[in-house]
Formats: sequence, structure tokens, C-alpha cells
Amino acid sequence: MPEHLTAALTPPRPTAARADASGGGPLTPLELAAWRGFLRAHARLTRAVDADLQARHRLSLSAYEVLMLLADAPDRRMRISDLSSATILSVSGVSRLVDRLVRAGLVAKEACPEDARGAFARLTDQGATRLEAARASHLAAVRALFLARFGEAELRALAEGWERLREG
Amino acid sequence: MPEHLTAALTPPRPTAARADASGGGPLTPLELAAWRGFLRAHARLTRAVDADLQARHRLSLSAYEVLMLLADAPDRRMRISDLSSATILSVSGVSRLVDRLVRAGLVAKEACPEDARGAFARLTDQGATRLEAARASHLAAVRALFLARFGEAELRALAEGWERLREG
DNA sequence: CAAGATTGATTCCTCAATCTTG
DNA sequence: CAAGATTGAGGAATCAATCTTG
Repeated sequence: MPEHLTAALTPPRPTAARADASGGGPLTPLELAAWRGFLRAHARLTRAVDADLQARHRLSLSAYEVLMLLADAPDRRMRISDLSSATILSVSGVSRLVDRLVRAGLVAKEACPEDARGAFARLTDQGATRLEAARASHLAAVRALFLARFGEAELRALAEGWERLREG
Repeated sequence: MPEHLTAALTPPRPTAARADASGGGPLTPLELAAWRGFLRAHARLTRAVDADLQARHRLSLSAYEVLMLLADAPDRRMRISDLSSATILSVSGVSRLVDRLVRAGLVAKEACPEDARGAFARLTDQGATRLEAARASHLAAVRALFLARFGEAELRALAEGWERLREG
């Protein structure tokens, strides 16, 4: 860590400067810690979780999410665009991911009877098996690296905070 | 939004199930909201902030962060590996990003006198100007989309939470 | 040999264009 | 024409290999 940066990383002390902190003025140390911390925490966490999932089960976090959504869906199938809304991926991103999952045998594509434009992605038995194999260790990793670091009240505050961000 | 998912997105009600919630058992609704909310909030937020920065100033969020670090560094310069530790990028990621910034004229590379293996990236005057032009609107965006949604106590809790994650 | 940096290969994702169907 | 899905082109990031210097 470069020496000139360590000062910026000491825990911010309580400040009364928040009144200044509007518009485009420089971020207060507290604002910086909240924002950069968010970016860094996300990067560290997703890397660690993804690497774990990849090493143990040859699945990316996105692939896991899609398989999980399919497993929970009626008939174990969902349409591409619905998968897109339920994840953080674009429609074309889902299309390509589903392609890869089909090639891996974890998902099969089916035509959509009542709308011939649509396409279903359906979880195969092999996909269900792989998901089942991955689920416990993945959830344990998410708990160990993230959830377990917070108390229940904090988790509620987090969940509520994400919701508040979504509304704006 | 697929109908079968809406139930999972209603705000989690207080639950006493946290005692179960260890190991690899399924996530409680609260845990799910905290974890998925984190992933989704990050995706939405960084996309919005990045798009804004890109549209107004032709800068990616990573580029902004690097320029910012350089502006705050002594002699406006840092070494590639130090930039890597100070950001969420790998060494090769920084190397390629700095390349792009050099091509854009925002950064210049300099040899390192006391260690000929090293390379400095130095902010050019043009880079400083571009950064100055971008700073206010970028910080306003970060405030509007993220910081302003939380009170000061919440920001402190967030900053402290990220710190706690880092320690594990 | 170890450390700093670069580069080739690859992966994953996005946008825009396209095709098909409602 | 609008909506669902796919595909071509391109961007940005990573790992592993390599080169140079300590």
C-alpha cells in the first residue's frame, strides 16, 4: 500500500461536515469510506465467491443464479427475457449464458407453445444434480464471507437500504 | 417480472429462523434480500454511474479512479503495482488501462529512477483538466444515486460494515 | 530466483443490427 | 410496428507466460 494513501484509510472520525456535502464538492472521509468501501467490498466478495464456485463446481456465479431461478420456477423453466429481469444480465447476456449451459448439458431449450417468439430454458436433470451439489458449499461461502459478518438487525438494515436505492 | 418470483421480493418479515441459518441450508428470505440486494444494487449503481461518466466525460469509472489517485499522489504519479493495490484491478488490468489513458493523453509513463523494473504513471495537465471537469458531476451522481439515500448514521454503519468484511 | 510490468489468449458481457412472430 | 431472441463486433478484464532487472 503506497504510504501516501494509508492516511485516507484510517477509520473516518465523526465529522460535522455533512452540511457541506452536497452538490459536487469533494467527498467527506465518511462518504468516501461508504462509497469506495462498497465498490471494494463487492469486488472482493464476488471474486472470492465466484472463485470458490468455479473451483469446486465449475460454475460461475451468474450460472448458479440462473440454475437456481430455473430450479425454483414452475416446470423448472423460464423464458430468456424473464431470466434477464430476474438477474443483473442483459437479454443477450442471458442468451449467451444459456447457450453455454446448454452446451454443458445443464439446461435445455424448448419452444414456447403460446408465443412462438419466446424460448424456454429448462433445467435438465443433470443441471438439477449439479446445482444440488453446488448449493450447500456455495451458500456456506456466502454466509462465511458476507452474511455471518452482520447481525440480524444489520441484515435487515442492509436489505432495507438496497430497497431504498432501487426506488430512486 | 415473472409472477412466481414476486413473492420472494416482498420485504422479509421478522423471522426467528436465523438459528437454522448456518452451514449450507437454504437462505432465509432476509439473507436472500441482503445478499441478492447487494449484488443487484451494485450492478444498478455502477452501471448508472459509469454510464453518466461515460456520456458526459468519456471516462470509465475505473479510469476516473486511477486519475483521482494520481491527482492525489505526490508528484501526481504512482507505480503500476501501487495503482493495482489501490483499486479493484489486477496488475495487468491497470497496465492496460494506463495504456488507454496514455493513448488518450491523460497520463504519461515515466521510468523509475531507483528501480528500473518499475514504471510510473503520471497525470498530465490534460488529464488533470479532464479530471477536474468530471469531478463535480461525478460526485453529484454518486451522491444522488447512493450517498444521499442514507443518513449519516447509516453511512457510518456502512463504512464500518465494509471494514468488517475486509478483516475476515 | 523474486518482483515489476507487459502481452497473448481467452472469457464474459454489452450494444446494435437482424430475424421472426404477434 | 413492437416484442422476444440471437448474433456480429468490440470492450474490458483476467490468468499465465514472458521479459527485464534486483
